[in-house]
Amino acid sequence: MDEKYFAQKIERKWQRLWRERGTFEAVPDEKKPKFYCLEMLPYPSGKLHMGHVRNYSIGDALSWYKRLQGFNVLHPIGWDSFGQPAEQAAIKQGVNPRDWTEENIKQMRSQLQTLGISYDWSREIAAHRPDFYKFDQWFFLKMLEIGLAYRKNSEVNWCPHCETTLSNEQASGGVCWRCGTHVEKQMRSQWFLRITKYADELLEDMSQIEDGWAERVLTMQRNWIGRSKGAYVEFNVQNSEFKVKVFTTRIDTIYGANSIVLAAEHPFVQGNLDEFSGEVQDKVDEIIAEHAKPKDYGEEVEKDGIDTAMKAINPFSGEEIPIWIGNYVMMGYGTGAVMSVPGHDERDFEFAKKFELPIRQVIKPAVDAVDGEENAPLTEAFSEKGVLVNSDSWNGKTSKEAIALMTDFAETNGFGEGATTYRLRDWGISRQRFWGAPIPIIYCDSCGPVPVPFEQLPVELPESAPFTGIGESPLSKVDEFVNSICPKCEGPGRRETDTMDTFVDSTWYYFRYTDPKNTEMPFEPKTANYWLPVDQYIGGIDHAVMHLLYTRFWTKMMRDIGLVEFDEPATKLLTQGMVVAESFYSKAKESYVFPDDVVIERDETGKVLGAKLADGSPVRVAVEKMGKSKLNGVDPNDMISIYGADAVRTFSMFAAPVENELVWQETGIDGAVRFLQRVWRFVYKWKTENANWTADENSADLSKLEFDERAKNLRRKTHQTIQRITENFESGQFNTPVAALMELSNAMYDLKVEPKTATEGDLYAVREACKSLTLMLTPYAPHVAEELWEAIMGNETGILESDARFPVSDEEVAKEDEVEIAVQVNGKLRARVKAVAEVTKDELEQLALADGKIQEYTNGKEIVKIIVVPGRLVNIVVR
RNA sequence: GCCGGAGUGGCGAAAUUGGUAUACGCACUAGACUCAAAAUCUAGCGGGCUUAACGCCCAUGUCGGUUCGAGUCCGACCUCCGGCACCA
Repeated sequence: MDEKYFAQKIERKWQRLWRERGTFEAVPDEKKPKFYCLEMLPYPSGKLHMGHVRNYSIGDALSWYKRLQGFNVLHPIGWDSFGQPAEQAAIKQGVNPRDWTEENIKQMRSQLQTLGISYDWSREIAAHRPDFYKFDQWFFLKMLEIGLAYRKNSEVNWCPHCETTLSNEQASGGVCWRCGTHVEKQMRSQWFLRITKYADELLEDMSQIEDGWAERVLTMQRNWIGRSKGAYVEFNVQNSEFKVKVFTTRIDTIYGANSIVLAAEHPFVQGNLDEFSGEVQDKVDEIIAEHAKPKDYGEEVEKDGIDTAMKAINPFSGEEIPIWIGNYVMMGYGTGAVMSVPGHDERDFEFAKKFELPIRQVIKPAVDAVDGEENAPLTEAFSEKGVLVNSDSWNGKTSKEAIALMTDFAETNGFGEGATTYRLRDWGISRQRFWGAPIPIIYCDSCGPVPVPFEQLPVELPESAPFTGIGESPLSKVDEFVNSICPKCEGPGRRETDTMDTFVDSTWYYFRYTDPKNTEMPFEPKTANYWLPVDQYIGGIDHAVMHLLYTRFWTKMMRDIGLVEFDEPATKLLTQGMVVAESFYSKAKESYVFPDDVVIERDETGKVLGAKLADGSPVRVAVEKMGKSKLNGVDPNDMISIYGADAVRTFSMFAAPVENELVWQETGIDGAVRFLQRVWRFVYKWKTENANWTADENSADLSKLEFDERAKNLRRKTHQTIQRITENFESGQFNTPVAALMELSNAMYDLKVEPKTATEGDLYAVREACKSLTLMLTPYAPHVAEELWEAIMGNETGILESDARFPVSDEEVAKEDEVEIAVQVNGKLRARVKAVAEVTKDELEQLALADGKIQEYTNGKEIVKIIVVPGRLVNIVVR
């Protein structure tokens, strides 16, 4: 052990030793409880950013903690290495995407190793390698077999910037998830995965994970799936054999329907265009054009529509009502047709007002309205449930009863049925890209689309392709790839040139970690069932819907084909907050400026008054996502080489709870460095100045040791700290343990015993504190911890090889023998009294009443009651 | 609009789940050491009042409520963040 803490030196040393010893390689072991700790796999951009550092620091802390608790921990890493940036690099720089990707992986791997994350590198995987994507294709063929994969010509989301189709999830909010461009609609034939088959299960199985997943994630998924229960009702069209089917969640309001409103894209409209007037045809065109236009978020569009002059018959009342076309009815939801009930739906109300259509009240509030109000014209839609009025024989029924009875009635009479609709759509996975897993299909003129036989997998990507950035996917221009033989008739065939959405790779990559070298199967079910489900998954909230929904679906699919035995892939999910930093914008220069060029002005309390440039011009300070253009990005490599990986990791865990946004401030990290140095100096001093330092403490008889007050206090603090930190880790709190460790190290300094003159008791207490502190520090700063461990124990065994365990607190030692009790009068703190820990309630009461200060407040007053909370406080209520 | 989450010092944040609010760290101030600086150590650090040692009052977004006692529970409101959205 050196006198000075030199981070880089010991970090390199332990990273080498861990690698040589295979310290983190995981082997299934039925005798040990398993723990699968997983962080979302990175895209190999070539550069680690602070978000990665935070993500992996959290996972690593938990992995170390669990290892020290005796768990068999699997902590793997891999690369989400298919995707757009590699293809962009090919287009712009003329490099081969494969070489570009491999080079990036190499760089990022070395950066991760510099950070000292305890991965089992022997299980590393990469999505772009044929041994991995072979099984993307394998899964696709399986799903084709059981009807979960299918091809369909339909309107799909198209990102004009990325020039590819997108799934609904990736086009959420009408913009491309990757570049933010407004998506367009395009007719295209593409492959879909039938995720909708699992819609109900995806909702209902949330009960299995609701304890471990953040509520907001489940809410987002629930909203996204968007299940609503209601009924289909068919309206006959007058003088026509057509029927119009509507979906409604409020069949109880059907007597209030004043019209049927159709989407402009509705087949009934499109099929009867010729029969409509020119005016109607123009309106239809206008609405369709308007729908295709990009809309701003939150933008309200004015209701518009037109009467088709056709009539529909209300199957309940027999009433004849007009059929309209309305811009507010969407073809993509329900049936693309609604019954308009202006009295009880806000949108219908607005529509009816605009076109002066009749508004009828058919539901009244369950609690009787004020006299006369029932017949007064509605000034707004009453969209709550209530009691039916103006509805023939249904009058007087509650909405709830009526919904059930009227649905039955419609069913019995053949003009409707109960139904559930979803917002969720099947997952379109075709992408017009080169750098992805080829979809294993061959198109044959006589046999149609034919799946590639399993034995012929993988369908490998060609070495290269012409990357021009224009026209169709580069794959379609590689003749050797495209030209093929039909597996069925052996005639000429053309390969599918679309590749799979890269989200396919990330749906199941972490199953592959359990058996990464398997060439026959994606993984051995037995092995996967040992390690999975994931015990803790850690990643960004941005994947709340896309990745996390897909992977839940995939798990259920794998269960159904017999690969796994559980329903949900991860029992706990932690969504970490973003790492952000202060950015500085100069109005005078109309650009962001480097933090180093900014002078911060403060008052004497340290409050920031403002920021200026050297020339005095003001600078706006904001906390924003890190980015190149904002000049506020922080390079983890720089941080590590300045402060060391341990300090960077400790600070990133200490500065904020993991779910919160983390504001990266370089001054903050100094605190972490100081803390590590303090611990280091303490151990160094004792090790070098106390001759008995590394003697085996087991040879000392604990019962014969004498501890004076100071040593006792230190031991108490040590054991209390163990208690606190264990509780924190168990509840997923990672910032407060660092604070607790700092407190413990402060207590060690407070001992003020010189190593040279220490008694045996002192030495024991100090060694106990040092050992405990070191082991509890391991999850945050494993390199320093290993080095300290070596110094404390006096040998060269690593922490895990030494069979060390996370310290366990001794309750007897942790217990305070004297407690401070707060004494309140009428709930206000008036005094503090000291008492032995075992003090009884009565004694406490007497003690409190005897206090001079308290007597001042109670003199001459009547004591109403006294509340005693053992070990905490006494509250005297006086009048 | 609907759903979810959050508001605590100059800042990041703690608070055993209803029991001494502001732990720990950053920043700041003063002192020690030093020729000096850095580093380190020591002390102070929510606001106001006070006769300044003792002590009092007010403070966890706002206003109410429950309770002996509320940052924590309940009701209403304000603000911010996130998600979804003519979803029928």
